[in-house]
Amino acid sequence: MSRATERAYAGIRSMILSGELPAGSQLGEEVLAERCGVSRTPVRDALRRLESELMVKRNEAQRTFVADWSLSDVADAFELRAMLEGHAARRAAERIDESTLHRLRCANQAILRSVKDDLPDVEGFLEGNREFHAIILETAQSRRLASLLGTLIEQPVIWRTAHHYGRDALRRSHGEHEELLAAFARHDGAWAEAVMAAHIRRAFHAYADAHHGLAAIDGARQS
Amino acid sequence: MSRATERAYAGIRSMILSGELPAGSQLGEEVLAERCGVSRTPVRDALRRLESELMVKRNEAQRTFVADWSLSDVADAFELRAMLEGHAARRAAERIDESTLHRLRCANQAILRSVKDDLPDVEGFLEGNREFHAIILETAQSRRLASLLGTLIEQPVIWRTAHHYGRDALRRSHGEHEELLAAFARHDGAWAEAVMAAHIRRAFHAYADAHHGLAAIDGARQS
DNA sequence: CATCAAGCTTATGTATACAAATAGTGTAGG
DNA sequence: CCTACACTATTTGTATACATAAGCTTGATG
Repeated sequence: MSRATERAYAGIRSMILSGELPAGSQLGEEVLAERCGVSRTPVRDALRRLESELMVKRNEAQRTFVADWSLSDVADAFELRAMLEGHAARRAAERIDESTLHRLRCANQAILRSVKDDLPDVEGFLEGNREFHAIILETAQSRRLASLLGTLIEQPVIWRTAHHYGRDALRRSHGEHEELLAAFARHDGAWAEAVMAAHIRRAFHAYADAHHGLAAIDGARQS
Repeated sequence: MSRATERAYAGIRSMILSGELPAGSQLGEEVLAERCGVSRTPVRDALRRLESELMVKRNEAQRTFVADWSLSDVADAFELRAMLEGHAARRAAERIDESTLHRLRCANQAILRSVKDDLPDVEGFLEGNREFHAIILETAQSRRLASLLGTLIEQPVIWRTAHHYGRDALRRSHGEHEELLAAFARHDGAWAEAVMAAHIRRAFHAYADAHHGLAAIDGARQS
């Protein structure tokens, strides 16, 4: 993505994430263009992308608004991500070679370094985690799968979950990655898929606990 | 989508499908704009959409080209579609009510009318089929799932498969829909998911047989 | 007083001109 | 003759002006 479009995308995105643009508020192209210091053209491109990522939604008259994320929406996203990343893990386990396995081990060791202190380095964890999952997706060798997952894992609400993890939860995440590595080393696709699905479902419940309390979860699961 | 953008999208799409723009050929915005009778702006929008649908691809320098569909790409798309539509069928079975069930039965009866003659009405079959699957997706009640599947089922290469079906294959497709209806009537999500996955995997093999002959299939499955 | 319509305001869609970047080509130097 | 560099031509990115459509306000009429 080119300079102005990137700037508009990052700007709008951060305005949404920081709460500066609250859920449901209308996004006028002109206003956003001025606030981002670019013209409407790159703003339109950025909004198209944010729309495909479901960060914003459009009404029937083509007006755009900040999307509101109910718990069931988040549950939805995690459920799909568990299915698709599980599938990716299966394909990766069936295709992985020694050098890729080594890269994954290195990535997970970097994660371990981020969480071994009493005060964990959450940003470092996120970066390592992102790389770990990216390597798996790349190894799965499916452009379409990568394309579909791309719109899901870019959801900030999903990644920011880690900020609410405790040190133990971060270490458990590292441990689950170790189990994934074992499945990869044995080229056991079914094992890898199951571990990955469990890994992501655990992440959802960590999110739900942190954001909505235990009471709300069962309600969302039924909806 | 508005008038000019729609026109550009439909125009480029049909040029690709008809073979007028062969796989791998470069798509200059200016040329397309002239051929579609619109300016570059809506052409750019259309290309963005076609890119997200993987109908065209961009190189590192932002040049766009008609995507080339290898058999393994198609296998990929069908595999993901089997997984996601299977999931949709499961969710639909758990949520469906009587009136929606009735709508599905009507849609499948329309399909039956299209295929009961010796010379089947393929366009009518396609329309009924599209409606049948759309109702299921709607009943699954997951905006994200609908969004993900949207980019897959719009793939023309997938739908045009039916043009190569014989009368028997079209009737078998109708029969598989009937089995899905039985699973829906009993709210058996696992059954519905299995039937849908089988339904779509059969469709892939019908495609592969028609386009590449039996010999090529095993090769693609391994890649 | 309510309701509908007309025009006015605001937002998005489209076209076009210009800027920036990239690939292709030709020439000069080794 | 091959390579490397520079220039040109082509293509995409960005800004802006104008067109169109949707919503809102205001005023007139039943």
